[in-house]
Amino acid sequence: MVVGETIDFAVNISAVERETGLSKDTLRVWERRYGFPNPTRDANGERAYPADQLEKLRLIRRLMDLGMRPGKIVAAPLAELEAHLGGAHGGEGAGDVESGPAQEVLALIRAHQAAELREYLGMTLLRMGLRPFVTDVLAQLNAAVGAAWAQGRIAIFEEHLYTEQVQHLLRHAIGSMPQAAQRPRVLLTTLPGEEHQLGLLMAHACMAVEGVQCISLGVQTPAREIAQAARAHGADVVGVSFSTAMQTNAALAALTDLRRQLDPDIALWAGGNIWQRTRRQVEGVTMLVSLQEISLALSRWREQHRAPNAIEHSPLR
Amino acid sequence: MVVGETIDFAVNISAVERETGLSKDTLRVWERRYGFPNPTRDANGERAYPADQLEKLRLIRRLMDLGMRPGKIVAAPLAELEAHLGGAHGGEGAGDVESGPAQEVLALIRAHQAAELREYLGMTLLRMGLRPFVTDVLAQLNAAVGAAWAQGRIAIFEEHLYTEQVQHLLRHAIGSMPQAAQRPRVLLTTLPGEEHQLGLLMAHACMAVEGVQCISLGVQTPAREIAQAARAHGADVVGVSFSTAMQTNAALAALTDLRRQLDPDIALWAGGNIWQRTRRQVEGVTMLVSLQEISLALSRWREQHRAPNAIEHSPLR
DNA sequence: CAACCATTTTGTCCTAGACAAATAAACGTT
DNA sequence: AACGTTTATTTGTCTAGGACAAAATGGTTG
Repeated sequence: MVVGETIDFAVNISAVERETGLSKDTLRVWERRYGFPNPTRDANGERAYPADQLEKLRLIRRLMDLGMRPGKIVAAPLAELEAHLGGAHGGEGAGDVESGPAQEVLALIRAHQAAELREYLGMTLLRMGLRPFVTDVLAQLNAAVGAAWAQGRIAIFEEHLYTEQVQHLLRHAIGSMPQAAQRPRVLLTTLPGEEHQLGLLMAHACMAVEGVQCISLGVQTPAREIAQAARAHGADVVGVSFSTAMQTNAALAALTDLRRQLDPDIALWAGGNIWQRTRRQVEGVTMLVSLQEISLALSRWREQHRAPNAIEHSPLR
Repeated sequence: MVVGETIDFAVNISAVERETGLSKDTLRVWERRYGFPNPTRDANGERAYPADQLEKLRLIRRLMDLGMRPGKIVAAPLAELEAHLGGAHGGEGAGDVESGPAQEVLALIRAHQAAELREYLGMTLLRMGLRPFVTDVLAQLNAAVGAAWAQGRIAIFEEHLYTEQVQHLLRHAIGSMPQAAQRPRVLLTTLPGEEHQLGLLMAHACMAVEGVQCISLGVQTPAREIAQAARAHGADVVGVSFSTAMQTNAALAALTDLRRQLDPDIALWAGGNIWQRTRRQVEGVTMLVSLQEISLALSRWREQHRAPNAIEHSPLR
């Protein structure tokens, strides 16, 4: 209320890349092809993107994450895009995401009740049990919070607060479980460029309740390091997670590269609802769109690795 | 062992960017200026980097993190670079960081004993108590692990494993403490570009044991959002942490910006051993080089805010 | 309805020059 | 000898418009 009011600050291209996740090359080629963005130039002749264009780019990015194509939306007027977003929750499976817990949690977030939010989440976790809490409640909450953020109904710092509380809760829950000894042994991490931890923690929780030995390396491990780590830890499976913040192309390229470097007998599972956006597959990679698929993939793996082991062992005894 | 033996695979420029963290522009300009890297070209005329050049680039990157400059090392032969690395542990302040716990922990890390590492750390924490564990043991361990990584004595994935275990431990400890109700109320986060969480968690732990109300927003909160969050949560102090991975200038610029946007009556504390590198100060920002200084800063704050409160209250009763 | 082929869309890569910010070196002052 | 200021060098990022391969779309045929 005092000073320092932000009056239409213009930012350079690398800031836009950082904020929107659109590469510099893409931003330049859109300007050439569609006439948008249309940045002014600073004293040095370099692009300076005004705040409103950055905002529109964020919106475009959000719509592309929902499956729209640049040619249709980049040149379109702002009002049209906002209309798209309003009716964007696709006709089918969406339903009413902001029902029950989501509504309550969003209210707590908006009221900045950190302690109460944590308590509410913790109680729900205890009541439901870890697995349904993660696969049903958290999955739905994340979608609701993400949507609310994209539509500007909650601020970034409010989203951060939510994420932080959930992280604390999940880590606490995971840490309280005894270290499992069953196979498979799974190495969890994300590839460079993917800095979101939440998906990883949720996968960790889902696997831990199934008695899987999980080893997490946190975020942004280079492909070669993952391959080395998998060898060093004798992992059966490597699990990497992707958030919607990541570009689909970049994710696929990174996955292909990782698959090439990884020992062929180690399975590679890639999770995240990023795969809703494309039908493309990478050979030798199991793509898991939802958390439920984790237990399917697990039982499939155990099925495949049960028989050979039994055969190997019994005749030798 | 079947097929796909990795025989000198050549990778494209975006893979090199992903693996080394060197931007495409930088890779191209090095080629022009120093003659290295010197990638072959594929059928399409695009750069294809052989495995050995990628390896040398990784080494160069490590040396640059130790403070060397591209002009001196990019064109140098491989043998010379490896020699640099051997004698890189600076002559003075180093001392014997690898004593006691550090030695033991490094051994566990190198042996990939995740469970044992966690147990060892957990036991040490219980034996010493949270505060000395964080301010003494962890601080020393971080330095030792950082040094070992820079010298190539442990791999990136091993460093990741260590960080992950410590994070789990700290979050568990913090989550187990009752929510304090005392002043000050502190908002903790990092600024964009600083993605390391560990320093933040250590500060959180140190403050929590002193009965401070801590609210953490996780990493990379934009300055404007921090200012909003501080207002929304009625914070008395904003704490941001910086790791040595961050450029000193970028850190100072970001801090100045944050101070400008923050309400003047909210204190701003900036922690991290990054401040060892410079003597420059930012007006209105308290710089904390070590974790010990946190309790000093706290008692100073409480001292300053005790008297006015007491005076205000007593005459009215 | 599925599988194929042609067409359009789209992201990434290319070259080579330019410049400002960061850093080191040189110099003068206390 | 330690510190502050100016000058020189180093270094990363930006720009332009062209090119092309891979992906998605639309149409046609079995």
